[in-house]
Amino acid sequence: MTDLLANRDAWLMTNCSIARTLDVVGNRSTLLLLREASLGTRRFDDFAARVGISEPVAAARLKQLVADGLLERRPYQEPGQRTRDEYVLTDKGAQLVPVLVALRQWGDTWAADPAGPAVWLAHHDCGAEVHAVLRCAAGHDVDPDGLDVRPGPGLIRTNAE
Amino acid sequence: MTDLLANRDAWLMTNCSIARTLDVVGNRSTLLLLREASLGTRRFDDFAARVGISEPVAAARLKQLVADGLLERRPYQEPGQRTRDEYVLTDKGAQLVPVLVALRQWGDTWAADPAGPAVWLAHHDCGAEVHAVLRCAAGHDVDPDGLDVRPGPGLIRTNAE
DNA sequence: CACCTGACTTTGCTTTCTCTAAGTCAGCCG
DNA sequence: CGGCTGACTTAGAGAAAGCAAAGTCAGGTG
Repeated sequence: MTDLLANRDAWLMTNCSIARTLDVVGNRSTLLLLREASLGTRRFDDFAARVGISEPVAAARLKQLVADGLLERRPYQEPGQRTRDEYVLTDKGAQLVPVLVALRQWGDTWAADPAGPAVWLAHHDCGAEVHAVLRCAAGHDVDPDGLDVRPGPGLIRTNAE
Repeated sequence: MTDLLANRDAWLMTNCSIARTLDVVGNRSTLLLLREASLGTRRFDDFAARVGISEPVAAARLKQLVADGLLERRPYQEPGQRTRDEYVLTDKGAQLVPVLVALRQWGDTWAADPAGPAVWLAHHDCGAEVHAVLRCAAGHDVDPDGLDVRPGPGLIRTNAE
């Protein structure tokens, strides 16, 4: 990260996309519920139990996730069972999977049990391990310190020079 | 995400790397402080002001981030100024940048101001826009729904069959 | 048609987070 | 050597998030 830092005082980050994303998924239980949804959990009780949160919290978070459009609630029926509702990831929710993968790989590296991580992610088509990586539009791999911050159209500047 | 779902009830996710990561950075202010650190902010007051949190909170979170090894606190001196401490990302902290990039790009897509995002990230070497993408060890690009979950060495199974 | 189960909701309480306002402390500046 | 500034800390209070325990409700089973 280089350059433009001198002007950062003149910027108001009221339109920061990270902050806006965190307004939606910025707490532990929400992200863990999305983890479960991405792993295929669909039923209310399973969400609560697997995430390790109480039912009232699970109900509130799931409701919010549906309201935000990350999960869709839809009826389903197992053979011989009555109809129920299940929660499934929408496309909008699925696009948070890279966040989950990046969180997982940081934990694998820096916070895993000595025995190793509990699970790992394989590419469905070829079986190789999957990682979140940074890549530029020109196709280069990018290091975390190889990023430049550039002002975008939604940037609000203060009236300071 | 396919397969192995039938057995998920038999797994205890006590060693989930996502949960462990969220134990460290699982709240809004911590992630926003890391955003600032990754953008080059170094001084206490700037962190508090740019993230939009109060000084007591900034002090507590920064202290924790140093304790967790994501930031390093070290003395520095600007010419004609007295010595001070600055906070800079460690390697451990920098490895969370993909998480921040992934959060940013989700916000750019789903929660940006109509005018567009406030900033965008360019590859320092070539200027092209940078994204977080999923890629497998064999070099394939992976879709969010092209992931398989596989049990790892640290997985704890219950004694249920 | 009484019962059971899955899926929540309600209640009451505790913990955590965050804020404002004020206080502290250490160095260079004059 | 007194004041100013940057960098925090302390104190007090309100809001938000979480938990446990109990209650509700609807549909399928017997």
